[in-house]
Amino acid sequence: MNSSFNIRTFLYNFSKNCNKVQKKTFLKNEVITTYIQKRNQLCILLSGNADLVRYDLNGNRTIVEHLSQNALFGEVFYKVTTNNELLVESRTNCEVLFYIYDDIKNKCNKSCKFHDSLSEYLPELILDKITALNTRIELLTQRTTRDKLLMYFSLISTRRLSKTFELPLSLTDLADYLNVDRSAMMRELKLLKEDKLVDKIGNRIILLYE
Amino acid sequence: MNSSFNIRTFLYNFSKNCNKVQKKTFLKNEVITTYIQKRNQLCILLSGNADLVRYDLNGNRTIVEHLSQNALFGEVFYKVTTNNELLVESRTNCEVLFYIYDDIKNKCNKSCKFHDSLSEYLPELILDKITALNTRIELLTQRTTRDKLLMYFSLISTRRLSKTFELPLSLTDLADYLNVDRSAMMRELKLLKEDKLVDKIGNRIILLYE
DNA sequence: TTTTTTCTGTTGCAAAAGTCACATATTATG
DNA sequence: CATAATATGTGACTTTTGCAACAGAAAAAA
Repeated sequence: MNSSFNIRTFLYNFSKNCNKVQKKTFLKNEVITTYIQKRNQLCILLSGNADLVRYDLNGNRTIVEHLSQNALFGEVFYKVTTNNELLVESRTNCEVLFYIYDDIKNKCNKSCKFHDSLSEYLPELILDKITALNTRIELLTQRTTRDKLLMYFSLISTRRLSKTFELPLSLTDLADYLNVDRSAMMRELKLLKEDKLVDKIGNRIILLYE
Repeated sequence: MNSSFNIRTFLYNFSKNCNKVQKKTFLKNEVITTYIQKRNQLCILLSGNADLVRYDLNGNRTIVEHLSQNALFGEVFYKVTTNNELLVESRTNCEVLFYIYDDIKNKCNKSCKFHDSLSEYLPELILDKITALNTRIELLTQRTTRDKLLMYFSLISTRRLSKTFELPLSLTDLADYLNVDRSAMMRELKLLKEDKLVDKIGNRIILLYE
């Protein structure tokens, strides 16, 4: 990931030159931001992992999006239409850049290197984001829990170039991510093992088909 | 929607000046494009309505995204990872601009008005797209068919500023869009009527709550 | 280290959703 | 206009999923 490393470095260095941008750091399991209508915040995750999480009125938790290095988030991307709470929570230590979206159009001054490098890299970052959202939709539109699990495993497997890999999420979080009941997911996982399609040793998944 | 009208007009007029862009028109129910890995096509729907549709190996159809005026689509936004077929199908007559994404960075010439107006409007169009995708995810992460229906109705109702509105989709398409079985959805719709939460007269939905 | 908290794995039962099959209505099309 | 094709509406039945509850394992905190 050379290019993504560069993006981080550029934005990180140049953010010091721009007085409209704030950099903050977070420890594991902190609230990075809460989505607020009309504020129009745009954030970049410079390092670490975080989740965009929704809590509905019944207390159900959904992991709307899993965010990793260079991911974009903030309410610029999300019209808050319901009463649900939307939070971004850090999963590891994180570095985050914050600012308000209007600033992108109205540059802070003519020669702000931060804004220059941002406009250079934003298209790339945004395409990555859209691709991630489409992948998420493809996962969610699988009809059954079994299909969701198989597709999720297949995605990770492709990403790691291996039929064997560690799960990057706890099983509880995975259920929230796939939008299924945890115990129903556990049951389906057991059936997948019984059908010899998947094996699971501790945190490690082994795909047995093909 | 003044600004969206302007976007269309600008892109439409300037597209004639740029030899890297193709404009095509389609009748109702034609295939506008098929997603092909690595081609990196980017398309803009100048007018009309279309659906991005996925057919899986079992023949299940999913409406991945509903596209209306100024919507962006094409495989730039979508890493084709599975064997599923992805098609964009016109629902009404459509005008569409096509080109290959590399062209955006490598302008066709220094003073191409099309590329100028595209880079001006692209951020806005892209934010709209991301918002649409997030809305879709919010719909899909509703736990039950009833919740999906209520949320869908509420979205349309907000958009139309009215508790009464015509369904913009056939019920068959709506089921594919909400990713539920059609007859199960019909059953839930009947229950919603019985519970006096929603009424339905022909194609017209009336929200009865609040 | 001990205690507390969270995560994993499992069950029986209830509720929801999918399947199939068919009748009727509506819309296209020759 | 007649006919074909597609969409809507419904019911009986099966499968899948969600819920609640609990025990043991693992991880975090004291």
